[in-house]
Amino acid sequence: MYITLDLESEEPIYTQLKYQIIAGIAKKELSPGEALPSVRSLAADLSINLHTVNKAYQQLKQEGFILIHRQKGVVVNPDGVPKANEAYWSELESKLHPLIAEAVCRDVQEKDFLQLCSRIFANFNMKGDK
Amino acid sequence: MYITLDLESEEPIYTQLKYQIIAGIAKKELSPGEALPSVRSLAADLSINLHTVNKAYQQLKQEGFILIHRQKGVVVNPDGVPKANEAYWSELESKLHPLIAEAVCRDVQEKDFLQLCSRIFANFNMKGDK
DNA sequence: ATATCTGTTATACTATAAATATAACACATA
DNA sequence: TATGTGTTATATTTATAGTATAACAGATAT
Repeated sequence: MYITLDLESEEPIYTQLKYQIIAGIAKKELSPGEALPSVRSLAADLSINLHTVNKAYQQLKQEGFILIHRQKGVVVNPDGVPKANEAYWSELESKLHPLIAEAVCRDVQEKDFLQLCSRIFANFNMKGDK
Repeated sequence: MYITLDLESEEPIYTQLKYQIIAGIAKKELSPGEALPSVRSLAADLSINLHTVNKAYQQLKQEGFILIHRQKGVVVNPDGVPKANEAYWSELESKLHPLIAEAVCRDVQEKDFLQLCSRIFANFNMKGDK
């Protein structure tokens, strides 16, 4: 499970970190119950501050991706990530809305947009990976 | 063409404004060549600062949605919005990636994800609207 | 017992972005 | 000549991101 950060990006570091862990779970590189590095060791590995890692972990916990035991450490949620609910779908829609508005303006065909989505889905679902 | 802002949102005002104009173009509520309000009048209408409107306009100009004539004013790009190019597709993919990663984690089926996209597309393409 | 490792909490500081408030400028036009 | 364009320039306030230290409580291995 490699993590790469772009310190030049406008995307906050803790957000990049959050997403990469989510992507790791999606790709099954991280399994339910699997331990994640401590805030200190991960911060040291990435040469960033402990609090930046902690912020990412706190939000991942808040959203149900991980569990944090005060003394044991951090693990991927053993019960799996909570299934999509109404609030999730509503949020997803509001995130897709601007993307699709711009696509329509740029004359992107629905078919091509959906194809791109399918390709990204396929990328996450291929199980025979490294 | 109504514009509504949520001043409580974490989404910056200029970003909300940008998107609503893009959505207006996508829905054909704004036509190529159509004039947009001046920075001062729109700012006054929305009870926000002139510079906030200007920031949104500058970015919309940068991305090809509108043209700004120094003394005439602001108009929707008469030649239409520039078509999708390689850079656009690459950016779109990087915006979809995190959304689909989370969807996969939450056990969202590809079919359901694509259906939501289709529904949003349909919303922009219905021409008989108000 | 003692040292070490967890996450957690608390301050303090710097840097940057968002938003506002004024003011002035150059240019066109009524 | 006055007014309306966008533009530029400062300055200020507020919030967020990120870093730097330090300390605490609880578990664990030595």
